[in-house]
Amino acid sequence: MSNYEDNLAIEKKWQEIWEREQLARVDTSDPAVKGTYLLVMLPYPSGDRLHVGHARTYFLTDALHRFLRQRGQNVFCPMGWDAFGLPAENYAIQKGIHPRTSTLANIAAMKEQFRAWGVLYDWSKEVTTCEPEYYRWNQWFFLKMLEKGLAVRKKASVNWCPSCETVLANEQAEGGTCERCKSPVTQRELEQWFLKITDYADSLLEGLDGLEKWPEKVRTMQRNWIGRSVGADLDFVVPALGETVRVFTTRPDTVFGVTALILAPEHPLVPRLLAGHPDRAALEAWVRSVRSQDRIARESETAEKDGRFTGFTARHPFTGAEVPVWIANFVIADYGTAALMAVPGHDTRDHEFCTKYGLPIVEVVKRPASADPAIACWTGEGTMVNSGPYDGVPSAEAGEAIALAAEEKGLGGAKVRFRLRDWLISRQRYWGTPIPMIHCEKDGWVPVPEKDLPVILPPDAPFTGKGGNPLDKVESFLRAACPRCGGPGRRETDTMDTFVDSSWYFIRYLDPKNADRPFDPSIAARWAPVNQYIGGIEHAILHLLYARFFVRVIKSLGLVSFDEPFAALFNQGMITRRSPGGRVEKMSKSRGNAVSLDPLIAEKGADAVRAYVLFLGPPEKETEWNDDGIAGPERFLYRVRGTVEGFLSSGADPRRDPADPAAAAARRRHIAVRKVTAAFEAFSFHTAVAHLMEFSRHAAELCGDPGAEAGEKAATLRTLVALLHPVAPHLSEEMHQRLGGTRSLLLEGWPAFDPSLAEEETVAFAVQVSGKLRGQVVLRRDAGEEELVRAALADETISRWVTGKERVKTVFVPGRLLNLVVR
RNA sequence: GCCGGAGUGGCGGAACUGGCAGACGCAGGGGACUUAAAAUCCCCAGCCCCGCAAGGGGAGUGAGGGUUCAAAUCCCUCCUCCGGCACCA
Repeated sequence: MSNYEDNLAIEKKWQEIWEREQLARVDTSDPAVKGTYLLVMLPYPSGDRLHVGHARTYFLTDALHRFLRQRGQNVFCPMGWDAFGLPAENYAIQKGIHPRTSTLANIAAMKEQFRAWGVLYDWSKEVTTCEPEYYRWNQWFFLKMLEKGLAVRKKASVNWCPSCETVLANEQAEGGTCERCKSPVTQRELEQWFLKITDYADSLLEGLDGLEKWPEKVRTMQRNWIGRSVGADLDFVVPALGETVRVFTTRPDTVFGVTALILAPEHPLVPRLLAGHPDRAALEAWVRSVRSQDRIARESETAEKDGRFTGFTARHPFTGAEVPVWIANFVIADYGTAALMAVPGHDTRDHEFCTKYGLPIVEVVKRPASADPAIACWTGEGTMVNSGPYDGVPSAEAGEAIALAAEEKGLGGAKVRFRLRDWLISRQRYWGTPIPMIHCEKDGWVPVPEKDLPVILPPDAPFTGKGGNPLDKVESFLRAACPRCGGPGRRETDTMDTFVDSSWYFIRYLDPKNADRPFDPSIAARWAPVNQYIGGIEHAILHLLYARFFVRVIKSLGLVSFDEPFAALFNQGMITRRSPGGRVEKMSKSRGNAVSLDPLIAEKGADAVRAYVLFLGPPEKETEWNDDGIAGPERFLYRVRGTVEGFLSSGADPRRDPADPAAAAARRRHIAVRKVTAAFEAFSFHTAVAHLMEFSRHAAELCGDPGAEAGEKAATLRTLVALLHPVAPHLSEEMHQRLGGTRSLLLEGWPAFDPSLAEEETVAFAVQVSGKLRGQVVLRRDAGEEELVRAALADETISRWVTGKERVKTVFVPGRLLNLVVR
């Protein structure tokens, strides 16, 4: 009846029809057209073949896309390419192939894959971020941020590989060694461009409360990442230098317990503190060694606390006592003020440090009587002691009073600080958006005028992997006249972090060819924000946070009127599979457990693979791939096809309507529509497939029954193929056509159901005796309590549990259950 | 350590708002078709006990306790696994 070649021919046929008829195309520029914006995270065009672990997002999104279209919604679902990035550049270094060449080839290959999967996008809105038409607007946004003081240049410590002579992203320096050459990573101070995302810290935090259609998990992760802390700034004067060291503390109440002041090795005062020290050379060497340590290793909680006394003391802002000034490795340079007050009595880290170096420990918060006296360092609240005027006051109250007192003395005051750091966008890389700045000896950093955008990435650059950024060696790019004075200038060769590209691409999709502006605000007003965003949890923090920041900036430029880019977010779970080692792990090429997609599709067809991937399990959870499991969905699709073909070969008219709209078989049909619809609405694709399988069994049985009514048979099959479309689009279209359909199912409308018919007429009521199931009684759905009790007692297997006992209570749940409680 | 999430048959998983645990599949067993196999179709099937059988009974959703007529679902304590963050003053 059917074979794989035939399946593939059918799939190819419909892929061509969808493409030719441009069924996914939306005219976003037409003010009369409205709809739903469905977005899937744009992929990086990698050279590796995609495996089934990757495909889940796209199948999921496509099923939803088709479902919404069938329900009559005008869905905008675009696709594009996150085309800049390190892998292409590394490939150029290894193979000598230009990043642009490999990237464009990868894009073409992936596009071909998407086509073969039968996923539907509005390709007329395609965006490729490595094209000047796109990245010129990255540059434009950068200039706007510069004007607003949101793009700034400042020093930062970065991961540096001395062998590759390049900076590394944190994830490329994991474990303290370079991902590529395995040599130890050091830290370097470099002048870098930053975007001041911290200016929006409060807004980004508060905005999370309104994102009710985001997973709670992601919102929590972002909250922790932003890390708002309420406390106080306090000033300690170092009299010998005439300088003030400001510290931030979340526990101003413990200020009377301070026994040391500790600075990060990066603290600006450190050079002066060490300048006159008798052991200066050794101390400076120590500071250098700490600073060059890998940040991840240094900031790990398990790292040994290491410090040095500077020989200086600072004056306590409240007691006036002399407090020793130390430098220590565990004080983080870019959090707070890079300095802290050590309260060893009430902070475990300070306790560890002060114990190690023999510094005094003072108790200033009396723990409540209920607290465990064995705990050496009480970090909770309590009553103040040894704190002068604050003795006897509850610690929380004392904290506020002390912050206020500090403010009155001009020595600090209440303060809110964030863990969130500014976004470092400079990359010493070729394959990215050039930062549109020119350095002039006379005028310093001067922005490239808007009219001169885009600053084009020069096509030829030497990819040696040595000597840092290839752009540094492209003379024609480097040399540029200062836009201000016309004198000789040197172009910035750093390029932008690729997260810039993905921070606003979803708005560009709406108006991708606009040459005058990043997008037309009136189009954005109609279509943005995105109604439903789908992607991996791995982007829970950075990408989503940066995009939320960008949209706030874009709003401040008056181009959009909303704050949040993504109204609803869905994160699909990973697909796992047993590795050669026997462990169940995330599917990936490097773990050796990937199932490649293209051969599987070539063998089973895209529909079967789609149906199986959707059937695997709840889409938001991780789920295990089983190589044999695909047989189930395959048989299911085969059965659907066989049933339709069998029906047609009998010569029956597929367009007929049922003779009896309320017949038992019609009820089965209405029930199926109700269940499948509800499952799709709930993103429960796996149960939708399960319901479809059940319905297909019913359809096969009905059509195989010569006595069954032909109109109902036809209606059942028409319904089945329509409901099947989001799961198996090719087969459903083909069957729909053979059943007399004249246009795509995408245009035909979703089957309706009559609620009054979408229930079985009779119900098998569960009958319990004292909570234990003792039997079932089949009655009408709307049977009452008395009727059910009578029927239950008439049933011998049930009644023998009741006779001779006293009935103390009867619980009746309409349409479901009866519980006779006896004693 | 902190913050999320999860633990249900041999396996993936289902179960509305507390109301018949195991839907739908995989793997398994039996049968039909076939010279045979594959494919396909039909039937059986979570576990333990009693019974030749029809059938009957029991325990059971990570462990222990609780609330309730009724708990996978709610509450308490604990264990395990996965993900994220991790010296943030």
